[in-house]
Amino acid sequence: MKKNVTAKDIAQFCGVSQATVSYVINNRTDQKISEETRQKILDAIEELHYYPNASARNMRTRNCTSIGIVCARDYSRQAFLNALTGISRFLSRLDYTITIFNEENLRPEENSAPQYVKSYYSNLIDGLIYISNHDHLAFIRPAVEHQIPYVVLCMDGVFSRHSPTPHAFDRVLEECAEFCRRRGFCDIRYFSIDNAGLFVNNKYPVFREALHKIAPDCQLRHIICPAKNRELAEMQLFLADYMQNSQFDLAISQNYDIGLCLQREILRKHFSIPQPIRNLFLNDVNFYDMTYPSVSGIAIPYDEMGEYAAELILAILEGAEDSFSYREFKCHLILRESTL
Amino acid sequence: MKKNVTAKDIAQFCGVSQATVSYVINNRTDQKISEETRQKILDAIEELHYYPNASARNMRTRNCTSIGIVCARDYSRQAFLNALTGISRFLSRLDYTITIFNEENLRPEENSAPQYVKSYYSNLIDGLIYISNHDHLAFIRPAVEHQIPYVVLCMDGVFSRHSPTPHAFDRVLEECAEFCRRRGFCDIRYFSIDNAGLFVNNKYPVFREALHKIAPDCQLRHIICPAKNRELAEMQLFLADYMQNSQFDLAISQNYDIGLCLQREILRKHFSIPQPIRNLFLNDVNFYDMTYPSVSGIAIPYDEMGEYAAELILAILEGAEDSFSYREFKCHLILRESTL
DNA sequence: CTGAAAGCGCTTACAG
DNA sequence: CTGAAAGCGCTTACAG
Repeated sequence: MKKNVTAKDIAQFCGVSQATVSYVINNRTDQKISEETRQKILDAIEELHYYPNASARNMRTRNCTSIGIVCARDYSRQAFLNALTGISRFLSRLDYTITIFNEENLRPEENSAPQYVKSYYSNLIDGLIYISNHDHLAFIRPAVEHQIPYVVLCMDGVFSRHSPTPHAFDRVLEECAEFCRRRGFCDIRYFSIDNAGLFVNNKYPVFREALHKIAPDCQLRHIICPAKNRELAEMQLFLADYMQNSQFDLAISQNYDIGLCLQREILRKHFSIPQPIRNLFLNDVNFYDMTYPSVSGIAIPYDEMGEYAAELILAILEGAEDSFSYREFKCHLILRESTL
Repeated sequence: MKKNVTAKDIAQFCGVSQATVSYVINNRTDQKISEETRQKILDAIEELHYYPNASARNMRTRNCTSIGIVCARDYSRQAFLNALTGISRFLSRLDYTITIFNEENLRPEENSAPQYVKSYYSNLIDGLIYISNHDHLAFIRPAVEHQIPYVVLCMDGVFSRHSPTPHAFDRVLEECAEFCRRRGFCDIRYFSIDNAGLFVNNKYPVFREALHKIAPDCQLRHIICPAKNRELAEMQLFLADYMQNSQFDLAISQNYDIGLCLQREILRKHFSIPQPIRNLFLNDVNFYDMTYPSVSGIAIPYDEMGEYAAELILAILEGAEDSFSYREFKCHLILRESTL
């Protein structure tokens, strides 16, 4: 059993009231406490190893001091971890706790609300950070319906219900289109995964538009690779078959798994740098610069986005979003050996 | 402001006492409640959207219904995520919450206890799951000192204070040694990262012993690659230099970053499959089978380990470890193109 | 079977 | 400047 030193103990020990102890703990400037009393209480806290009971405090203040994180099922684990790092850095400074919700645990048979809705009503979390992938609206619907404060983090940046829509990734797609123009890539194939009808993270329409504007002579084709549950074997089979008789300038994909499968087929046919078919991953993955050939990709500041998302959700919770200054993020195209 | 339906509201609505509501909510079998009353209460809960306040309950029962996860700084992100998946699957079924502690947030200047210790005393977490790397003892010291219930998850499996020490990874290292013997690899180099004095996840001694026993004729050398903060450039420089004039049979490494850098140097010199120098990563990483050449490695059941770790910590918290049946895990050597 | 009441450990008006 | 007291929303002996 844990020992249980309470504020009452501290008060008795110091010969003051519990209220005074509470004021000191919370650094209340609206209450005047003599420096002597303050120090005495602080010393007692130290000496008796007093830690305020969070449940009691939360109950009284009707806070939870915890933010929920819910990550889209198909989101890149990389993105999740990087965002988590930033979120955690910000929140732990303020003694906020992070509660992880695993969407995989959703039992779809039951058409019930996700677990985090229940957690919100049970006063376990004050608000949500969604790490979202493509269909943001469908993803955040439970929060909207139940009026749960939320913030969304995605490849384009971070947004709330009132903030402007971010476009960091859309911007970098223009940079990619410009790159194609400059390099004279005329025949481009864009590979997407069709996970049983779900097009994970599909930026094809945005890219097509950018390319059409910036390099109108470029030919672009959308190749859809079936891969139920992201099954590697299925992807490999499809790509091996497709690549057998295909020749083009540049392969583009959005996920490291299909990107690596493509890379495999390209190199297997004829290993060389520059590659016979160039390859560009539209994502940020940690091993891009370590493989051989190293792979061109996008740098996405997920870590900073996470920190900012945490800051924003807290502002919303404090009702201070009005005076919050929104921030845009920047993604960068990073060229490596796969597009030499 | 959130709406606040309380047990009292339900009681009034149904014309029963709060106690009865509480009994129904908690499925107390030691209290006899008429089926009629029970149903009436359940309906009211549904209708009024009542969710019990977790803080109030936790305060009363002196529980937290939350488990803290603390992950070693240098641990593979892969391992962390896979373990997290399993942990989350188990805990969310029991309405336990997961609280993530980020060791990076530790400010080492302050020689104070880690944040999770404070969280434990503040009744935010009931216990800890450590995801540990190499020096388990140093890592878990705060839990031992402060008598916080804990469980450790590592490459070898899962263990508690009272459980036997697991050896899943040690076992698979013997499998690797046996593989070396069978293939007649006589000149093996084992590459470790020296991160400013910290040897991340170093299994060299165990492997050496296994090799000595199983393939005594094999020559093994330990190559230590300096890489402060896992700086890629530093690693690359060292390896490029080292590999220039080196010839041997098999490269072994434990981390995907140094493993890929090695792979790079090997292939850069002469790309071929079979590789002029074989390469084996002693770890489990998601893209092993997607690169070209695909990379031989170890399958580690982190997901299952996580589920089991969650089960074990709950047993410990309930004081039921005595009757808990400990489980061993198995790792597997997976051979791919890099060792053809 | 059910209800009145105490108490978990805080914070916060309010009175002095 | 400080203290007595109410109350946050539960659970749990205890009495009936």
